[in-house]
Amino acid sequence: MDTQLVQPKQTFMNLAPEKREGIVRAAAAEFAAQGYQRASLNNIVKQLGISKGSLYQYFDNKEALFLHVFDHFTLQVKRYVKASATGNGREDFFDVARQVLLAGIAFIDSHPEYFQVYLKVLFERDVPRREELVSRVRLFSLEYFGPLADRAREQGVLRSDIPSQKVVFILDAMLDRFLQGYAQPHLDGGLALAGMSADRLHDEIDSMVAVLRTGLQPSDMGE
Amino acid sequence: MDTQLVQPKQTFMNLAPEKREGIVRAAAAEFAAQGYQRASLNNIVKQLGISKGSLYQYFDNKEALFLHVFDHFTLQVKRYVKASATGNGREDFFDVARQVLLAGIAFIDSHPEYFQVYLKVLFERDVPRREELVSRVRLFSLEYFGPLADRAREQGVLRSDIPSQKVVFILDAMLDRFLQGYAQPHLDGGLALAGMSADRLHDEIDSMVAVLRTGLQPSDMGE
DNA sequence: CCATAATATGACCAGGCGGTCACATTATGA
DNA sequence: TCATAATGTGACCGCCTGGTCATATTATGG
Repeated sequence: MDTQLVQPKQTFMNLAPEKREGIVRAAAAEFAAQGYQRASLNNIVKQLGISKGSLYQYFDNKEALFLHVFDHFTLQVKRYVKASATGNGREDFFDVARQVLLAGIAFIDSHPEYFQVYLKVLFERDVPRREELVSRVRLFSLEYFGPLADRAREQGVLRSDIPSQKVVFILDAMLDRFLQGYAQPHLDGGLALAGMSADRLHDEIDSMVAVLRTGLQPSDMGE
Repeated sequence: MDTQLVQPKQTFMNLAPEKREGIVRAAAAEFAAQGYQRASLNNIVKQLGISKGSLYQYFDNKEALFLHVFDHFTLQVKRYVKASATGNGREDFFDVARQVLLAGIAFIDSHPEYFQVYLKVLFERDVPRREELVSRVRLFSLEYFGPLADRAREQGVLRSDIPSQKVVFILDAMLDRFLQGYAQPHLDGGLALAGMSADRLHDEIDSMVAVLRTGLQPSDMGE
């Protein structure tokens, strides 16, 4: 989740920032809608009103363009999650989970196409460097929650009969599924997350986190 | 989840059952590997050693072939889940969840390519009649667990402060994610479900269900 | 045995793809 | 101003796709 996956050509970097943004945005929209293999460079250039030759002056090939889009995605995710952390390192474990969930919602709201790209990468074969892309995101989650869970367990706020690895799995599964349900209505299990008001959404999140807390907290702790 | 999505041509029904099976299997493998749009009929006929013209004597077009494959998928899923139900309707809610999870594992073990097709349908746009296909499977889950949760709630084995809809969402999310992690190792959150022995896998399932139970059960019930 | 129906075949079609390149246009700076 | 470098352009290429169809092969039954 650190270094860039690919370097655009110098020509691209010389472009006006708005134009760069427009290109990344249009490419992201196409990859989000079609997935990697079906995405059409012809569509992208048509949408942008530039020629195909120009696109190839900016990026070596389809793969480089795609990886650049993914780079933007990971950068934005990092930004959102970091912004959600209140930072003093002493927060309640489940409060952090709640914060991350809210950050995820905010991210999807402002960059729905990036989240779609991510979902496509998860379930499509033959995406270039797919394993690497997926691990960048998954590892981020594991490395983020893992130490938090370890510490929480040591401090006795997590049941000792469940390994922290499993705690992280459950947390990760729930968060990921909630976000997927938010982004793809047919995965929301009838909760109708998609069109929900912010207040109702926060209620849903709170009660979801409450269930996790009850299930994962030692039984001698009050709710 | 009841009627067939599509009727193959009579010519296909006249074929020897082994040959029919071979065709469905090869098609499922290709759709699983490539998704609907990228799947190549040329590949399928090459794999089968038959001519493309023949395939078009069996099915009207690519869509009809795909829908027939999906029909087989839903049929098999139904079969597995039904076989897992012990049937007397008086089982513990969470035991049923455990049974369904085990049925899912068994299904993936014997038909990994069908599960991949399902995952592809979930995350691909432009799959023919996609909404309908997805709802067939999702509705099956909701309609299966919904009444069970309602009854369990009435009987006081589920917390009354959580609507059964949310219980079903959580259950569904956990089961689905567990099976996805089993089928796609990068979703297993580091649990390494894929290569796991049956015994260890059952332990994982038991402790997963135990967490759900603790989280969703009324607090005045013992563990 | 042979006429007829059923089935199998693969060359072929139009269309879309990623990628190339000779050329047109614009920017640069002496 | 003008030579040169940088950038923009879209017709074109080879390849693959889903789908067609005239023809070859096989099965059927009188």
